[in-house]
Amino acid sequence: MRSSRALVPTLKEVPADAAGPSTVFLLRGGFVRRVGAGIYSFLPLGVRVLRKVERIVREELDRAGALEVLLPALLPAEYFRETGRWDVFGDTLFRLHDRKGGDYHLGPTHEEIITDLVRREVRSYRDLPKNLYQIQTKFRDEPRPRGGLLRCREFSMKDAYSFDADEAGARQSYEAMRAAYVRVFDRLALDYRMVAADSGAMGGSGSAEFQVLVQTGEDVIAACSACSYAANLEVASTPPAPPPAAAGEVPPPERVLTPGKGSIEEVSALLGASPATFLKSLVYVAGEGLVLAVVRGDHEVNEIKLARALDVREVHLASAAEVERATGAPVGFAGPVGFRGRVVIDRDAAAVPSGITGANEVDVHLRNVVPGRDFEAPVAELRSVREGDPCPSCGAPLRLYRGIEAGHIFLLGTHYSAKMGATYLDERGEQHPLVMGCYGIGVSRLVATAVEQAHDEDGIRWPMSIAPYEVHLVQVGQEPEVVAAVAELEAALEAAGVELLVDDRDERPGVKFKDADLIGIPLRVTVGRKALEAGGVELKPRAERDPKRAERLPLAGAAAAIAARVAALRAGG
RNA sequence: CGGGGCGUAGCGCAGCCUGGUUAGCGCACUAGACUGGGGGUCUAGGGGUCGUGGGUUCGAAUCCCGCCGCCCCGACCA
Repeated sequence: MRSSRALVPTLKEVPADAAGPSTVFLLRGGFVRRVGAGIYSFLPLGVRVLRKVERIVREELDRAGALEVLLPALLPAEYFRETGRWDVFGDTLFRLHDRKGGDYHLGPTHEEIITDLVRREVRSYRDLPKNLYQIQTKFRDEPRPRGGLLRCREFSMKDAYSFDADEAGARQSYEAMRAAYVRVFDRLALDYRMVAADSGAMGGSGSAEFQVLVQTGEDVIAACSACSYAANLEVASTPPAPPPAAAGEVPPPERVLTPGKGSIEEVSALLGASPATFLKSLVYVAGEGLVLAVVRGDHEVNEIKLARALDVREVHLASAAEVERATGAPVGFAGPVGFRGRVVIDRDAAAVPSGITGANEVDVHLRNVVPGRDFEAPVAELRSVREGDPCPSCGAPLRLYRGIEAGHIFLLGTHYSAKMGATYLDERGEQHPLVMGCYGIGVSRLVATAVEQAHDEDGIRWPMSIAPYEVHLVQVGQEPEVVAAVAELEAALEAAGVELLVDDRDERPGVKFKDADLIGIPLRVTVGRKALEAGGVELKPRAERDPKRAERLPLAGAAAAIAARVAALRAGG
């Protein structure tokens, strides 16, 4: 493709609302344009990247035995009503009506639709297992679209659904998908972790997220510095801290005045005590009632773990008014001693030999509080892991990273099939619900994710596997011998099957080089009078920052050498 | 949903507080000249319902009210 005929509208300046490197460079590089909040158009360059991601996903799913289908994006309400998700999805669902007033929505995910397809077409164990996937546009009215392409209201997603006769089969399907996902993410040249995740209210028995490690990620993941343990912070675990040295005989609790000092930081400064000796007490709304959750002063409550410990769906912090009603004191002075209501305590907090905590009285704290002696509470793991906490499987320090969830694999069990009557007959003619799994990859999100991970201050550095073109042939100058050399190279490279963008615009060299760096095609070949006089053309990988370190290739053998380099990079070199 | 902010040329912004010629600047765009290996210089141009509806006023981009859209932080997020 020649730039003179292409549509690659690069920008010097960035739209003010662009957040994060992926949005900035995809907009500036002419890959995408914003149409509305969380809604983007893909321009020719962006489409090429998107298609390459799709191709890799297709190849690996096909290799794993999955079958591609295409389900509609426009859906009648009846399917989601059948599983109750018409209500559960709430405002996240884009709803619309047809001319007759019927309820419709745009598909945010397709479990119901695929389950309906399979319950009609699959009757016998002989038809199993099946794994069906599609690459489809999904619609979710996100409460807050953000991060450009990272969280959109319309986005492209690959979703696959497996159907098996039993748990063991489903587990096999799940493992096959896990392996396929590893291949996909490896081919995309992403730095990622497969992490244990919260399986949430879906009731699944297995779940893993593919988290791409980037600074701007929305999720926090904990990964072991030594072994392969990795988990979303929501579920990451660590063994109980070793109990501190015994404090000997602890005197009875003592009231201390802490006027106006409600935070751990303030009170620890006032009393000259370490935050680790505090019993931080937070009032949560859990289901119907209020619960006091106690963690060490230097720890943070993990709401997912708390909800699990209490066996409720979710918890949230109580309002200031609720706190005051529950404790009789303003926020900052809650404590487990004398608290009228349910209390739970984290393992590490329960091991504090002599703690400081709120007295449920304004401007008063208690010291010398001994869990178990001065109050009783069930002990559970309630806190989030911190950087450096020991790994639950090997004990080495955990490291914390930010990540973007780009893939999720999930064993669903019979959640949908049972509700929707998707059953098969076994060898003995008995009817059983199909055992399902679902597997998503955020295709358009991956485009942005790759940029988040592969860029420098000048622009994108695409990996060869998803670069919009493989070689950027930059013509410098309009001299006849330059034009001829470019044409010759172009023909030879295209004949060799190299995907080529030829910058033949009548622009100054600086403009072309800046654009080339911005667009980020992995290899740049410069043809100009200077280079020709010096005996050939220049080859420079995008990753090489110093233009002086470009390689000189004699024009005669240049095409073959460049094609060989492309082949090496395609192979992951 | 709570808090904060922004809507002025394709993009980035100034002007608004303190109302008053023809609404400016940079980039981009068009034409020409020079220039020619890291976003060059000069000259001449084109391009605006100042988000929208109402109000105040002799007069509104500017003041007031409503609405819409968008961004950021938080809540939420199969």
